[in-house]
Amino acid sequence: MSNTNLFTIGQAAVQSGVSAKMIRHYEELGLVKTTRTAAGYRLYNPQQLQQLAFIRKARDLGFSSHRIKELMLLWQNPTRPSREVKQLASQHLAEIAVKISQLQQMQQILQQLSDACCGDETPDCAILDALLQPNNTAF
Amino acid sequence: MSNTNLFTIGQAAVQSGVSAKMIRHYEELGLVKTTRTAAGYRLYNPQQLQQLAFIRKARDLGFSSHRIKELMLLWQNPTRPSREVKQLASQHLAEIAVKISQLQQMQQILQQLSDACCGDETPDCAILDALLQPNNTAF
DNA sequence: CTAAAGCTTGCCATCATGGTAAGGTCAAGC
DNA sequence: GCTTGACCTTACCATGATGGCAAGCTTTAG
Repeated sequence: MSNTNLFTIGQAAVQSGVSAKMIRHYEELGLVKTTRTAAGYRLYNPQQLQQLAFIRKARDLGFSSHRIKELMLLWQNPTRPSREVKQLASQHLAEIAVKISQLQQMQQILQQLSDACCGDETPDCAILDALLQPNNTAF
Repeated sequence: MSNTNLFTIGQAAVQSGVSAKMIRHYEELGLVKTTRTAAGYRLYNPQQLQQLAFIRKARDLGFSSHRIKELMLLWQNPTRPSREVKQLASQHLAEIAVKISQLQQMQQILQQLSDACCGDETPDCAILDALLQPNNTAF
């Protein structure tokens, strides 16, 4: 336990930037395995810490747990074609682009409505008016 | 029941564009009340249909159920200051802006990595390399 | 009258994340 | 050696928006 190369889940959490809660969650999803002490405590070696850090970075890029798992499998596979990694990235990039444009749509419409609302003490409001319009075509 | 002004939940769903499931959900959250037949079937009058359509449009603009509820309260309040409506919109716009910029951050970084990955049959991959870098500062 | 379509409630699932509770373990100090 | 506090374990609940399914009741069309 005083092995300087093995860390408890709390230490691993600090080092990797992934909460202990999420480490257990990723383990359940099959992303990171771990060894246990006789008492059942999880222990992480440097390689597993690296896996956690990998997860952390992929998560920061918005990858889903599922895609992170696929990325890790490719990473572990020395004969991977980088084409497959790039393809995962492309799929994720496509999803990001969709989300961004949906948000920009909302932003644009709502900004227009907000600009048209005088925002004073009177009850007249262009925003509410728009939400009441029976035009189905979503603005 | 054949009253042309009253609609069952299925009909209300079609007319408002909100699924029956979600109509019940919004009812549970206190957004839309309804009358019931003796047998317990929900019935919607034109005013309630309008509320559902309102919800639908607000949802399309990305408002959370909670904010939609606030919007509806303001709508129902004839002495509302439009300032309050505009404020809700502004808060939502701010959240949208945050989400957009987070996504753009991810997009930018990931696009760079993707561009740097040759994406061929060799295992070398700039994306995996980046996920393995021990730099904490998130790219 | 019967069958189909539609309604009811309740429970489960997603996805990422956090909280809490009840209980076991380990390390440090007396 | 025993107590205490910090840390670990599992299991369950919650979020928010949405869908699915199942068992059972109602209405409607034929």
